[in-house]
Amino acid sequence: MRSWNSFNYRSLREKLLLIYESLLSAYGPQHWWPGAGPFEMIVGAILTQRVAWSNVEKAIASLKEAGLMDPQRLDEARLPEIAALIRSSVYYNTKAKKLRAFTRFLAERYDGDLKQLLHLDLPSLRAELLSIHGIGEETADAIILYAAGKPSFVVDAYTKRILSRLGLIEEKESYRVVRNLFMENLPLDVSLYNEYHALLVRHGKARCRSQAPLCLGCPLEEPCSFASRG
DNA sequence: GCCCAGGTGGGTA
DNA sequence: TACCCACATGGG
Repeated sequence: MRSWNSFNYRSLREKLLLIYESLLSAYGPQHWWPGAGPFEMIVGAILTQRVAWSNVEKAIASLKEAGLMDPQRLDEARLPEIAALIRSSVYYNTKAKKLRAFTRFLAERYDGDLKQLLHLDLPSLRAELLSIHGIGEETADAIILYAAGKPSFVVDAYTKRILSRLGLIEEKESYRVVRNLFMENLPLDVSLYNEYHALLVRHGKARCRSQAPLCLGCPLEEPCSFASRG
């Protein structure tokens, strides 16, 4: 295990690896999206936008129960029906349209064949996903990483908050810059990106809520690692 | 009753 | 580019 000693003098790569190792040591593997197929992961990635995962679980269960966890069936379902099923995911009307936008895109451009889409090379897949209404950078990268199994780092609000408190980025740094920070300093490794993102969310939920300065001094002012404290 | 959770798109200046 | 707003449930 690397040490937090002289954190400021370490290379970016060492800093990022140290943060990762500390999080993994504190929380253990997060096992995100175990057992879910690619389509369910994509649905989950859209439904979880700006919402706690607990809200999404019910929505996914409802879609499954209604037999709609399938690109073609979901594409044929009526929007009000979809909205009613995903009600717990908060912005249900908006998200029903987003799900429909994805299934329409898949039907029209890939004949409904999800495998074909996910087999595109990473830059092409990312560009395709970003062209779909309702899929922004974070959702696109989550789909690429968790559904397609390709190394695209997922940046979210927690990632920015934690990195800015560690002094690695400005608080309002752009998505692109933060993503590049990880991808240019860490190996292009799907398992690493998968776990790293999940751990940042785990840590963010536990300790970086709103403006609470819980992480501010954590690794920089005391050798506490990321383990729970007070 | 209040706050906020794994964003995105559209509008305005 | 940079900001503001709508979206609109459920758990603590």
